[in-house]
Amino acid sequence: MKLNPAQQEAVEYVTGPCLVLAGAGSGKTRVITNKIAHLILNCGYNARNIAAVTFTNKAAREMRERVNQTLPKGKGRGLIVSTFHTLGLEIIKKEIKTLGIKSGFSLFDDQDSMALLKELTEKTLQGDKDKLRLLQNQISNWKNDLVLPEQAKKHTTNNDEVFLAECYEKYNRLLAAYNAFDFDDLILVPTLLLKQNEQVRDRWQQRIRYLLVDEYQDTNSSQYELVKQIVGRRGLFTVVGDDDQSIYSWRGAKPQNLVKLGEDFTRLKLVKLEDNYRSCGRVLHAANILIANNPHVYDKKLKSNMEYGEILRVIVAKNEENEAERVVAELISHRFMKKTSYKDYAILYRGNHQARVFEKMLMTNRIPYKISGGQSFFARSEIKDIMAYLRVLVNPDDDNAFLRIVNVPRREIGPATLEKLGQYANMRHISMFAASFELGLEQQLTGKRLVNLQRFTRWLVELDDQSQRGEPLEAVRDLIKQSGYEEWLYETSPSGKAAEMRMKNVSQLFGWISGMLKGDEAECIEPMNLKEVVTRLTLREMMEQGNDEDEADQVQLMTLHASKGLEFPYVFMVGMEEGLLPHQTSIDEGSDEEERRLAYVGITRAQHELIFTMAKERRQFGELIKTEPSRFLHELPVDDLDWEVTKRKQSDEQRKEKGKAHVANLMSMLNK
DNA sequence: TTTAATGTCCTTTTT
DNA sequence: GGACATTAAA
Repeated sequence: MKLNPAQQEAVEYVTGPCLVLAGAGSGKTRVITNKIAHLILNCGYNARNIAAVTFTNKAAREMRERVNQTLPKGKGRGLIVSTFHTLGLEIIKKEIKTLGIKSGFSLFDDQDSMALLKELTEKTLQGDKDKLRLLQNQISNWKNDLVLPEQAKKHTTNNDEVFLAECYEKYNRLLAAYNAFDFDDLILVPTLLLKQNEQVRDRWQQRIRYLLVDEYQDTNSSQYELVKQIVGRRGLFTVVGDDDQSIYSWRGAKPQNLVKLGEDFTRLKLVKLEDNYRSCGRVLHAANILIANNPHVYDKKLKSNMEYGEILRVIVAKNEENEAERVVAELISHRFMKKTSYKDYAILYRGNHQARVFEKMLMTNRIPYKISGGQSFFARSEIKDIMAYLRVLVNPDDDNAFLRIVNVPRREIGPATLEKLGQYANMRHISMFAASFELGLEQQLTGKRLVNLQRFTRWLVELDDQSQRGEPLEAVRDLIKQSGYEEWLYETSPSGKAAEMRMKNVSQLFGWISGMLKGDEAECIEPMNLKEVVTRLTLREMMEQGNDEDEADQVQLMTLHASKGLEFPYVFMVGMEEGLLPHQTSIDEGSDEEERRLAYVGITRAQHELIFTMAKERRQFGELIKTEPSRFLHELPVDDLDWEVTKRKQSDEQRKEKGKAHVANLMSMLNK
């Protein structure tokens, strides 16, 4: 397919800063990939001097794939396609000497950093969840705004702020002591480095001569600053964004960066993409009407290139279970009649917890499904355990990881022993691991306790030796085997089945590690060392390696946030209720604009048909709550909606039975 | 020191 | 209703 004039214009303007305002489904990824190809094939750029940056790993992966399709083989070698965070990680790794950091640092995810904060505020906040979240949020905001602890302390106006700033300072010091970074550091540290160190800045400006940024409306202040540092005065870059799809302001994204760009780069070229190639007219009409309720900086209206399409249905179910039942029944009969595949359907919801009911219903109907977005895999305790082992192996100073696994499985190293060890380590200003080898420790710990502890740390040293000797894979295998983790799982899990599942997860993790250590020549994936593997896994990159179910025929379940950038022929938007879709917290705060954009994102995912569902009552922490239809449903054009409301309870029951019979009937037909 | 029972929070959204 | 933590008992 040829590019339309606007897309063509966006691709061919390469002599200065360029902002592409790309509505949903207007082919922005096409513009980016074609522009990369244009730069390489027609403008004399070397691929290794171009970087394309996205926000999610999924998007980065997809973009790389599409670039490889567009480009002749081998021409894409050296091209950087990554997330902001991975780019930051690359910069840190390359500049590790300049930064004066030991190699093999740990990466703390949200849970790790929360655990750290909990620890250092034990006496003051005593585990107050609300306050802890506030603190974590504030620290994250500071980091996103490039504010260091010293500056944060200077600008305090009251005691609360002083407290927060002090925690921030302590938190950072603790991170440094563990030789660790958190996610925000991956942007903050490189940005400050580039800003302050001219040599480093030159080096990276030489390396990255043309920068492309996807989903620009999602950048926060430090990310924007990183962009500015990289493009420098040359200002050769393209950013693509859509203020109507800004749904991440809660994590510091500043859609105003779109406006700021015009102020900072006066030569900025603006290209609007308004032709939509994804959705039918009715879907776009609904989306346009809905989003018109929000204020706008740039006016933009999506135009469809397809027929008007089916009416948008609203299914009002009795409760959550019934909602899931109706969706699944609808899906089965629709698939049967239209001869479609499971993967053509997506179920989109506001919060991850909503997935559960649908998962159950799909499972009982033997429908293949895939839940994406939910970081459930890396949140599993067995995975966190193994990851902690690996982190200690790679960075023994990581006391947090050390504490997690020192007694998992049981090694008779109890709290009392660890307390003594911790005190000693603190006194000597060394890590607990290092402290376990010190002679002076013998005064604190008696025979058996010391033996148990040292047996463990010596074992770790052995494994590290093995890994250093060039047998990292064997070391990891031995680690899992010799720790007795599998046996421990079977002892402690509620059932043998559960233990089996958990061990399967461990094996899968091991499989990924093995793949990453070896690399993959066909896929142009370089072999990594163990340190790198561990940091990459914490960034949850390359997870999908080895289980290429890209083409698997599965119904897609995900949050509205996770659906951004994707498209599906048939979409169910479930839980369209006040308090859920405009989320209660946003109602309380009196601003529903971002929630409306979220609804807009969901609607514009649909290509052919879109069905909204809601439950009239919903269980919320054990209590039944009556619900109201989402305000967004009322904002949609009446003529395009078809409400299916069950009026009487009786008919509702009948409908349910009928639905069940229908499903059974269809299933038997399918099985023939 | 480990297990079982009771109690408490909770539900945004993600790198 | 369910994950997770703290408490009570063995």
